[in-house]
Amino acid sequence: MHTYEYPRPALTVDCIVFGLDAQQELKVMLIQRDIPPFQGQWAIPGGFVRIDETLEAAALRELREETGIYDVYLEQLYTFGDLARDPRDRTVTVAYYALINLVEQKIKASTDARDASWFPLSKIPKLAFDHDKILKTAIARLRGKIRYEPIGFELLATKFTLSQLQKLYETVLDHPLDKRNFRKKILSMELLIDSGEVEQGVSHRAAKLYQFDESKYLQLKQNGFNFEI
Amino acid sequence: MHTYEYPRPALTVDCIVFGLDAQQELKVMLIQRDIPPFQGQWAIPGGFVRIDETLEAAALRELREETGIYDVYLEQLYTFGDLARDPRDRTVTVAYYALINLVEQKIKASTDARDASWFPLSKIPKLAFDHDKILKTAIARLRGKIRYEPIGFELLATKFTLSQLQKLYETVLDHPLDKRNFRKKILSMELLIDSGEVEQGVSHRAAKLYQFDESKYLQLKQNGFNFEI
DNA sequence: TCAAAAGTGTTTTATATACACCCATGT
DNA sequence: ACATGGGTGTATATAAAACACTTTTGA
Repeated sequence: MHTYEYPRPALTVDCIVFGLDAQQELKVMLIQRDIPPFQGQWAIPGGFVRIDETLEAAALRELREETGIYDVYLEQLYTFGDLARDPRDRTVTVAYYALINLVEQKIKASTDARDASWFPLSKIPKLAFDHDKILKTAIARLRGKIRYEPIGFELLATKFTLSQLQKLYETVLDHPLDKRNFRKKILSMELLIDSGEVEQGVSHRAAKLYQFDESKYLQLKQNGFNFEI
Repeated sequence: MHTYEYPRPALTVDCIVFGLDAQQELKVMLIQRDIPPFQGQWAIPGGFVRIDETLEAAALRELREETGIYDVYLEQLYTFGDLARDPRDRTVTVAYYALINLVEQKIKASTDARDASWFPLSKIPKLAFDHDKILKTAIARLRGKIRYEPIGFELLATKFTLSQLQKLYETVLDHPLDKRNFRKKILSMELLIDSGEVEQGVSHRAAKLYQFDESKYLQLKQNGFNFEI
């Protein structure tokens, strides 16, 4: 490692925000760019990493500034450094992805005079920069990870029904699951706490509400337990 | 995203190089630093990302310059951006890891007046910067990934015995495996080609040499096949 | 002939899959 | 009473785990 000064690439963070809405639909937050390049096109939220903040702090700050999101599951995804990904300047971006529940966390629809909105995964427009590639990477990560880490619960409300959990897995994995087998498997892990409550305002038999027992999971994990659906 | 110019963090790449030697021992390449900071301490190879090269190109260039390694399996690991990881300057590093076979690829023992050598995983000295943390992350990744992607073959010679393959898995996963069950499982995937040859120069029954059928694997993978040990 | 590792099958156990009906609730 | 999703168990098939002896080769 040398101390000789080369010109430095610009360094940004970008964040794919996945949100699950009241209809159990999985969406991604996009922001319409109001300045060139890619003016008018949709992009994922992000911005420059400041000299005195960590990467994760930068991602959290951008999320807060651009979307009003603060308490959120956040994980580093991948770092993208192709030469032409930003036409203005050589820019390397550290991409993160975030998972939130859209019912419990009310998000600003629009911020800082920018148009921010939620797009279902099936209706994503062409994105600015290499953000298509970043989104594709994030979807692949979510799909892979939800099967062996309990990150799905980050998308659900604190209390959820087994059907909601199953539907989430079906959406993310993109294939149907057998109801009885799914319940058998998830309940046999003994990581769900029966809250004693049931869902409200449905015109049929109300389902039990469960909570994920995170502290029990962390304990089991230390002893070599592997969450797996 | 703004065009206003903030001061930029320095951007480097660092690379954990795992190598498997003739004794089937897993080792990591370290370089002794000849300048401050951390002068005299061991570190993983790395250096600055140039303005006109991609991250992967930078990692490959550093590997070539510092260790003479060129044809190598390389994968991005994680990006580390803690504020104090380099005492001179704010430096963000994109870490990669590489897998090579030390018998087939002869590596310079020492380069550029630097002292480079191979350390068994059990005898790693205290490393410069946050390189301990990077190494720990790389080991965890290797351990996790070898179970569901056929990356172990990158560490073995082109032709290898089933015992060598098993021993590699035992080393990386750090627990013993049953010989008959291991063979049954790996052979049932039908991804190993019997080369017709046997190992040479052993003072006992010579084992068959196999090759990994990568093109068949890539085909199967496209059709949804999952490699798993 | 001895030492050292290669090679080989079967039984048992655990896990995954397939599958259909009654229940509770609100309209 | 009807429509809607909630909730439940068993039988079968598949995969994982446990386990020990014979074979080959060079020294």
